[in-house]
Parts: sequence; C-alpha cells; structure tokens
Amino acid sequence: MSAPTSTATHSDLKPCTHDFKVSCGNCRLNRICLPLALENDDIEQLDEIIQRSKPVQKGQHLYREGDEFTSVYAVRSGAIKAYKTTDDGREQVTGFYLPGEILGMDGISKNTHASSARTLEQSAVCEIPFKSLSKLSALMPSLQHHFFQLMSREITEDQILITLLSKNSADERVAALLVSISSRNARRKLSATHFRLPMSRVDIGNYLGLTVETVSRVFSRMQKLDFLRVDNKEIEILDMQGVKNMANVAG
Amino acid sequence: MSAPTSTATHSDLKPCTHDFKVSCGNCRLNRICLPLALENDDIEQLDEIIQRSKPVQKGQHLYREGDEFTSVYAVRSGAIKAYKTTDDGREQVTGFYLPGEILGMDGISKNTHASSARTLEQSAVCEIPFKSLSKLSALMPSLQHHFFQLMSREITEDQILITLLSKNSADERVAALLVSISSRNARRKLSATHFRLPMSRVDIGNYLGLTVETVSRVFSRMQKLDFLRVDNKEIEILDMQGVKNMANVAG
DNA sequence: CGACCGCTTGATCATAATCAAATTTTGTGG
DNA sequence: CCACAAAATTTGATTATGATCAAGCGGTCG
Repeated sequence: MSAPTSTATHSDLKPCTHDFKVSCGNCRLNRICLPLALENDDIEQLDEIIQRSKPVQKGQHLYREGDEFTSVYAVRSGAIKAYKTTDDGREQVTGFYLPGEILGMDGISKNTHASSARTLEQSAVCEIPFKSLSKLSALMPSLQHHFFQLMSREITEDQILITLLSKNSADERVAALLVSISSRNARRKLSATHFRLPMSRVDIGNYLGLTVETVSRVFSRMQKLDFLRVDNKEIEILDMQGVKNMANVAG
Repeated sequence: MSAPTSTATHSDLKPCTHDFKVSCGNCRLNRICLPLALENDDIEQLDEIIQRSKPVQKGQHLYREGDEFTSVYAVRSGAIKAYKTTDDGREQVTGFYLPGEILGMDGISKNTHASSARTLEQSAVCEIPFKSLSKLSALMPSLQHHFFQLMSREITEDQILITLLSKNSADERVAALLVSISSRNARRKLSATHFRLPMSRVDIGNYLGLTVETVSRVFSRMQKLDFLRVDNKEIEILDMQGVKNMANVAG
C-alpha cells in the first residue's frame, strides 16, 4: 500500500502526506494515469522525467492563464479546478480534475496556458515537462499513442459538457455531474455512492452554467425525491438509477 | 495559383473542382493546415500518406459516431459540420470546419468516432490515415509537435464554446460566431466582411444552444442596428466594431 | 463574540423557449 | 420556364425556466 485508502468513503480526513514521492511503477494510480500503456522498462524512463511535488496547499495555483507552458500535470491526490477568466472578469470553470487525471494540455497550442488551475483542497501533483514527454513519445510509440488518446479524451469530454450546457436543464446538469464524479470515484476503487464533493456550490454552478441558488435548489429537489442525502459537501446517493434517469445522459 | 479564388467574396459560385489532387506543397492552404510546420522534404513525406478525395456532395458523411476511427480529415474546400446525437435523438453541433481546418481527432481516444461529420455543401477533403501520421510523427518532431498543437487548439476552442454557452446571451453568442467565421475567412485571405454562411439557421442554433427562432430574431435585431446586411445566407458586416462589441468576447 | 463566508430558501423578473402562423426560398416535375 | 410542394426562415404571442434580488441560517475564524 503506497497511498491513503483507509475509510476512503469518508474523505473528510486530511490527505495522507507520507510517501508522496512514490514512483509511477509503485503508484496505485498507474493503471488509470499516464503510465497506463507502458511496460516496466518504459515506466522507469517516464519516472525519470516526472517531477513530484510536495503536497500543494488548498487554493494554490499550478499555473495561470497566460503563463508560459512547460508542463502538464497529473493529479495524485486532492482535486484541481481549471478555469478561464472572461474579458469582463468573470470566471468559467472548464473542468475538475481528480486523482489519475491529467491537466494542462490546453497550453500546448500557443505555448501559453489557456486556462488557470488551482487546488480545491490539499493536493499532490506530478509535473511532467512537456519537452521531455515529447521526446520520449517519439521513442515510445505506445506513450505517444496514449498521450494522443489523453488529449482526444479531453476533447470528447469537452464536447459532452458542450452538449450538457446546450441541451440540458438545471436538474439534468447537476445530476450528470454527480454521475460523472461517482463513476470517476469508482474507477479509483472508491465508493460510487458516498463521497465528498471537493468543490463549492459556486464552482459547480460556474462549471454547469447555473447560479449558486439554482444548484442549491436542485440539491434540495433531489433530496426531496430521496435520490440523495446531502450534508454540505458530503453526498450519499440513495437511488443511483434515479439520479441517472434525472441526468438523462450516457455516463 | 492552384485553387479557385475568383470573386471569392461571393461564394455562391459552385466550388471549383479542377485540380483537386493538388499536393500539400502546392496547396494554397499549406500555411494554415497540417504542413504548417514542415520543410519541403518533410512535406513530401506527408504528401505520400494523404489520400485526396473527389469532391464530396452536400449532405454526405465523412464518418458517423461509432464508426471505427482510422483517419483525421483536412478540409480543402467547402464546409463540414461535426455533431453528436444525444440519447434522446437530438443533435448537438460541436463544430463547423472550414478549409485548412482538421477534424476527427475526437476519435483517437476510443478508436471510435465520438461524433459524426457531414458536408454542409460540396466539399473536398484530404484523408490522413492516423496510423501513418503517428509513425511519421515519431520521425518528424515538428510534425508531432504540430499535431499536439492542433489537438490542443481543438481543446481551447471547445473551452471557448463552453464559456460562450455558459455565460453569454443569445445576442452575444450569435455575434461571436459571426466574428469567428469572419476571422477564419480573413485567415484564408477571403473577405472578413462579406461572406456566405455555409450552415442553416437550425445548425447555428444547434451549435449555440439556441432555437432557430431566437437565431433569426438576433439577425433581425443586428440588421435593425445596422450592424449587418443579411440576405438569407449571404452576410455583409457593416459595422465590425459593433458586432465585436455585441459579441463581448475576445476574437 | 461578531463578522464573514458558504449555503439555502423565497419572491419577482427577464430571457429565450414554445406554440402558431405567415412568408420566402428551394427543389422537382411537367 | 413555370407551377407546385416542401423546406427554411421570419415574425408574433404566450409561457416557463432559471436569473436576480433579498433575507436568513449555520459554521468558522480572527
């Protein structure tokens, strides 16, 4: 065991900070993260270019819109929100990133980060210098392919969000987010039905194109329907099928 | 001159069909398309893997959601819309692709196309087999980098659409689309102020998360303000600054 | 302890959806 | 080329969803 798993469904515990420099080969996320497609020898090469950070405090930026792009980041623990600032100073949350997920790829296009990223709670991240990753990719076809796939997945996920924003009601949007977080937790072998939301209601609304008030009302409605038990950020899904029906989208 | 340019601002002419097998080296789009970053020798290698199609009739599919992913496509002439079909059978337009632009990259993630693509008018496309492109990328760092950049640009453009859908009014969304098309025309050395929209009002609404009626009303409003002259699909921008102010977004 | 922050709930309002119908454009066959 | 049918677009009237405005609650931190 190299990472915190005890009472994982109640994640109000402080993230475990020991052993944060675990290598990719020993990281419990290596079946869902960047090393996914790699053999042992290749993982070691990847290991060498990756920089592991100390735990990052809540509210810290990994990068800001406009910063020079040098690296992409893998989330090891905690949670990160990515957001853009609109011309009139408002914020648009473009994604939430959970352990095993990669962010920062939007910076490749202009060699400048197109969005900002900040931690929603204490987090650990792996920094992957993009130049090294590119070079390694040219030598390791499976790494190149996997990185193409990661970028492509980012595109398809953005398209799902586009569709959600364009076609779905407030109820459907919030339900879809809950289903998404639930299944991403399941992928990490955590509870699909009982978890703590790392983001605020404001961030949820911002991500889903809704106001805080509307998000709050949807949570209330879902509780009245006995789909959920909500205790602030702690969520228990009582009727998964109900929530999925409400979401009315695949996933 | 290898491609049709005469009276380019009045694109109600039939697309020119001669010389449709022009090589990348001679293609007038090669400064904005995939060969962008390549030297002459390298362009020749790229040329060899690219399959050029005969003109494709209006309404034909390049690929459908769920089809096996084998290639990405570069638009040579005409216009393509990409769209997803939602679970309840409705359509979400995820992008419009004009000459020099690349589509299909969302298929890499699952080796299956995540969206469908059909021509909005008679079009010519270059098909680029992805396996060949990957292999070539491993040998040509600048091609690999440029392809990473293209995928990254797709991500940033999706994020711009997400923000538009989430934060902006109907007026702002339509204005932003006009500004986008205008600047993409300018990039191809066509008129920024006088052009023909290749897509229907339904498609516009679908893309922007609005109904046809709303799109139509916005066009009427913009005409009343003397920002535009609209004659069906023919658009003349009379007050570019006015339209940009209305769009209220960068671009 | 009090100020502040995040969340919830209620009342009212505005924007764009929906419903309905007229009008223009496009496509087809004679 | 015209006539007609079908499709696309526009305009108007009404409605619904979620935004905005307003207030209150509970927890936290200085």
